Amino acid sequence: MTVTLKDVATLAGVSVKTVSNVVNGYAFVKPENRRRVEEALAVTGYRPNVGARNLRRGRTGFLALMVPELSIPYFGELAGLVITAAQKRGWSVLIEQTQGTRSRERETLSSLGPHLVDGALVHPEALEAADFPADPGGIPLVMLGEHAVDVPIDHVAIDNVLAARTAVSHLASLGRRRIAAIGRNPERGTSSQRLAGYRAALAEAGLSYSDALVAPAEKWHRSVGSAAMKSLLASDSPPDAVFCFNDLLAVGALRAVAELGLRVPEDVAIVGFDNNEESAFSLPSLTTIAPDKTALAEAAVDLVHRRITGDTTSPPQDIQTPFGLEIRESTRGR
Amino acid sequence: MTVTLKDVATLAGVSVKTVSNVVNGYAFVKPENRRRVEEALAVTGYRPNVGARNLRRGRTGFLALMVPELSIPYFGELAGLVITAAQKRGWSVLIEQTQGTRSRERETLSSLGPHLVDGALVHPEALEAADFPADPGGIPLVMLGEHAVDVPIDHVAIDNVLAARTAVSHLASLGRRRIAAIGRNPERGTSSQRLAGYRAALAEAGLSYSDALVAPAEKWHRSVGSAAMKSLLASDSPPDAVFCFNDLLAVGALRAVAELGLRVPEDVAIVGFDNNEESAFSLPSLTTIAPDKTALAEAAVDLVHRRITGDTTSPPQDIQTPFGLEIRESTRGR
DNA sequence: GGTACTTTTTACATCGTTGGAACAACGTTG
DNA sequence: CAACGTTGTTCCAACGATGTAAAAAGTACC
Repeated sequence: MTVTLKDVATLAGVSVKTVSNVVNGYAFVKPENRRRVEEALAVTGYRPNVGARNLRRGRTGFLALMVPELSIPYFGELAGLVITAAQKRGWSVLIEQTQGTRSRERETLSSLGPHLVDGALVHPEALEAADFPADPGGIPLVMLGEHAVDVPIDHVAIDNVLAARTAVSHLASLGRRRIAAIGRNPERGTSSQRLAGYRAALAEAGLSYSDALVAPAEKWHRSVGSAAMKSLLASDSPPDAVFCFNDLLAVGALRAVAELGLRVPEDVAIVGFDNNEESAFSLPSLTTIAPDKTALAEAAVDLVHRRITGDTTSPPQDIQTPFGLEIRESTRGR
Repeated sequence: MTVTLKDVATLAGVSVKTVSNVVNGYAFVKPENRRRVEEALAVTGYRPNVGARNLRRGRTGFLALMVPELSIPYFGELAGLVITAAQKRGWSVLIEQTQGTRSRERETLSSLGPHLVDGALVHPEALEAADFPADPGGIPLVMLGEHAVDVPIDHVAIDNVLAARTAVSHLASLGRRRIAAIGRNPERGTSSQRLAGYRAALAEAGLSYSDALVAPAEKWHRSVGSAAMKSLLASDSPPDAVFCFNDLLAVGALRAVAELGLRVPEDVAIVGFDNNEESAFSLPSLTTIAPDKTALAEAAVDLVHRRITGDTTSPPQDIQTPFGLEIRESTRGR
């Protein structure tokens, strides 16, 4: 059924190795033989057995990508870009979902054998320093997004503190004085970074911080954003602006405001984070922090590529990719 | 560096095969030896080399999933469910993106060697009958979503014609008389099926079909939906309802209506298709056809599993998974 | 103690590929 | 024409695992 090098060799009347040499572009093959081998290759429709090749070469040709859930737009978009970037360098991408739980993350991390994949890009959500094995399965690991803790591992992300500060400063510059935040979650590194940026911006604008204006969010989903917004608006002195830690929360918040009969941005201005594709089409469209996801994916794949192809000595990199503030109707109005 | 069976065997003082037997749960191993092997396994932290094992077993442990783009919510959600379903059966999933172009789809299809993956789930967009190799790389193939043409290949999808008819009947039942459609695209099988359902529902409701009410859409993206809606509303006798062939088009349409100062559903009722998570949170929320994506993913993985594990004789299956109509504000109002 | 049987372990070949060394063929050179 | 370097090819071992078959050890019975 399946064609192997041996079959091709028999047909072409040469040794297996010669065929292998032709397949791998080895220079010194007699033109006559090369021709015959190529013909035999074409006739049989030979395809290398990737597993066997990699067994021999000690490579797998696969890259793992660990994310919480593909159904979350940010991760769907990011995964798509990672796959594209990896493909350019000859890798196929294997996706593992963790649902953002620490146990699944730890499990996934420890299951990444060097035989399964050549390297891994991981986007942890709940992982802690102790969860990182000293030697993560013997393969290069690159972390995406925020790290909760200090681990000497390659890392690519935007400057979350600065990005959050930028978002909140924007709200302050519009004259908003009661700026709330939605998304506090002590178990997520990203949350504390964005919270830090939020506080920094408040301080900068001469506004005082109040716990009452910071709504927690276990999951950063739309429904949670909606509920959080409602409870903020139900307070005695409701906010006149909200910084949501991601776009899903913001979309939920938009909806909550509308359901209560208030207007965005007149009554409440809203800023999100991630620039999901849907955010440009919500009503009103959403002002948001726009990370350069392509740059992020490229940088991460590039880094893991460098590590895999030899660079094991240089110290862990910490790469920051650019972001922008996309100003739309939810703060600017129509 | 890497621990192999041999290392474990040396440490435990038994043969390689005995270790292999323990690892694979072979019954006849002396308790004493089993204990020592297990200890050695634990000490060394042995992990099987998947590549080598599969080389020997003739399996790869991978399943391919071919989709247009992960950044499209429907495919992100679907991919997530497929990965989960595959994982239950011990497979890892490899994702290939085609951008929905015929050339990339064909290329992907032909690159799926039996060594790379055990089977593949493909969601073609533009592929035609001729593109399907008689023997698709020697591995089981299951098609997801609509086939443009008749190919004797396993297939899992919802009844698109019926679903579209359901959506449009709903609009007609609300008393709408000028029901438009957005998404015509002769190169996509899905489009013609949904169009057929649309026409069937019109006929059933005693409404006449008019080409002027059917807007084409090359890509089924939000921006296209918005543009299409605007041009429909600019006509002499604008529609009072629109059936969009997917939720992205519908979200774009929602926005267009709002930008023109009209109201949904009072002036124009809108129905989408796919039930993307975002559709429950748009303003107004979107009435849409809700395919049971979990059932779809499960059925597809199950089918490819059956094919891989022996069932090669039974004729190509054509499985229909259930769907519902999710009625929300875009047709019902607040 | 020998035979027959079962349980347990081992040696060996094998999956499809590639690296390295050995070997063969060739034209050049002294 | 012998010695030599270059080019092209083949043979063999190896990657890490498992299936097969045969060997070894153990048990039961006569």
